[in-house]
Amino acid sequence: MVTNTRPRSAGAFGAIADPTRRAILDLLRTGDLCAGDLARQFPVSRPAIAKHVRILRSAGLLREHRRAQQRIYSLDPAALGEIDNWLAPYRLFWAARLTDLKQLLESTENRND
Amino acid sequence: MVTNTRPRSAGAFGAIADPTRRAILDLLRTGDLCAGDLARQFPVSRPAIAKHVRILRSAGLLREHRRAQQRIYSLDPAALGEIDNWLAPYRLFWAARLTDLKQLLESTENRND
DNA sequence: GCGTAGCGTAACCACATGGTTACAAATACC
DNA sequence: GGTATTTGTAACCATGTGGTTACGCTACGC
Repeated sequence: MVTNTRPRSAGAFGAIADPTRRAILDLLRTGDLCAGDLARQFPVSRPAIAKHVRILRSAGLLREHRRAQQRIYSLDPAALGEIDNWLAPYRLFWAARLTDLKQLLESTENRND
Repeated sequence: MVTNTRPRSAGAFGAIADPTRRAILDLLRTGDLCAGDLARQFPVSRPAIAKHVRILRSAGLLREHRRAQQRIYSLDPAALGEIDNWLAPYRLFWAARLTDLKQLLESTENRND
């Protein structure tokens, strides 16, 4: 019996379920942004973005630090590891991708040291 | 402007957002199951599972074939590639962080003992 | 000190979502 | 053919979710 204590405070899986939140993460990948600049990238209101940011933060995907009145948000993708881990056994199914990943990691190592 | 045509028919990201649906996929990873056997693994009603299965199927993650009155469900994890692809650039990110962390840890070890 | 810029929160609303029970359809069994 | 088994669908309900507008707080500029 898979007794399923539903966490109801989403976590990473819930956080990336929404396309707007994924777009926020994608944007932040290119550099930090303050709340206003972030919100200006989307066709929805600033409070709506604030709520998404709140969810992303509670999922541990965003860090916030303040500069003057601004709140600067930066990516903290470590929490995506949960998803990556869950995905891992399925990745066996499409083994061809594994070599891609290996190459990716190798090139990263090269770039990084 | 990230103009965000919300698909509202979930897709893989929405499909794996629910813990029950992830558990269904995990179960199916060990072998095919008919609807009844599947439902018996969970503390919710059979129709609830049927709805989850429907969502997983429309996300392309499950295949169904019939045997007598039974519907046998089998995993088709190819659609998880969408998630894997989205995750890829972040994997770079935390690979970079990991080496940063490694360096940090090494220098800390040196300082610390 | 005072106006203004930047931003989160509260209150509210429409609708999606996950669950339930009741029912109907298809297939095996005798 | 009649009955039991297996299963999806319909109808309904409570709650979650993403959006809005209105408001309040904090920090700079002068």
